[in-house]
Amino acid sequence: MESMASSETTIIDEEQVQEQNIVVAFGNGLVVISEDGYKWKKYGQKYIRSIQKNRSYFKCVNNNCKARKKVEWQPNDPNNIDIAYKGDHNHRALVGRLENEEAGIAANQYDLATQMFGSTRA
DNA sequence: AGCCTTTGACCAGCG
DNA sequence: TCGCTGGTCAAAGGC
Repeated sequence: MESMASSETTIIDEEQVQEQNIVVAFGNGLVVISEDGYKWKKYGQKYIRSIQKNRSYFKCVNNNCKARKKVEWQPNDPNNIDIAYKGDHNHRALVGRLENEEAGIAANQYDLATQMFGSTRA
């Protein structure tokens, strides 16, 4: 474990990134999930004791692309999510996915949210 | 039938 | 030198 702020590590807040936020109903509240148009593959999830948060690890599906994405949220407050992007994409985003399937994404995100927050395991 | 998520275990760095 | 924590991988299962 090291300091999260490394010279090569770029931690960007959700609001600072040009992305499309989709708000979906989740449980009793609302969840804002950032949809950047890229396709991510989840490769791990862990509970970080130092910050008492769950962290999901996502990786860009492209072989050339080493971009990574980390999503953190407190087990007690799934509504508040922190997203950290690390690295850059070597290719263009899947734009078609944003404009044509926006509604579909919202539905998907809702499902994803259910899965993400539903399977919180230490 | 294929894609994607899940989960446990392994590895590495630091104190 | 050992233990702890964080990060990553791979196999299996689910949708």
